[in-house]
Amino acid sequence: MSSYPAIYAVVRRIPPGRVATYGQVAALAGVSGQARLVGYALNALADTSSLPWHRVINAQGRVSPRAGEPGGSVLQRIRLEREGIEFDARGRVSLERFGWRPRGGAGQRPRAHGARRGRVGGSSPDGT
DNA sequence: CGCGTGACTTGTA
DNA sequence: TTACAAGCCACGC
Repeated sequence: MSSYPAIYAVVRRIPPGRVATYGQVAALAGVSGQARLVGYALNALADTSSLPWHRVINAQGRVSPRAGEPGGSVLQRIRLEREGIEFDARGRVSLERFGWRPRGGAGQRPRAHGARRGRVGGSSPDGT
């Protein structure tokens, strides 16, 4: 059973000009704590998909080097820049400004399928 | 069903 | 700031 569909759904919800972290997507997809699964899903998705996978970056605000596709991170950065996202001199994105802040309300899916240690960290400084 | 791997995360050095 | 270690869980063999 693959949680990919849920992940794809979340990624698809990421609005343009915004980026979400693997952990965030994982949480929204209902697999909180398994950021790896997100990357795994995206990898399985391949670049042929129409999903904005390029809007998914790691918690450090950096573009993770993909597996099997050297240079892919560069393509991702280019796509993000095209979306209007600015990169830092070190090639990092300011999650504080471009980080996607989903509006709880309706579209959210707090499906805690286990709720491991609540070490969320607190990366949701609403600012829109 | 067991083992290894992985587009990750967080804490510590 | 970078580097290393431990943890979590699904997928492929």
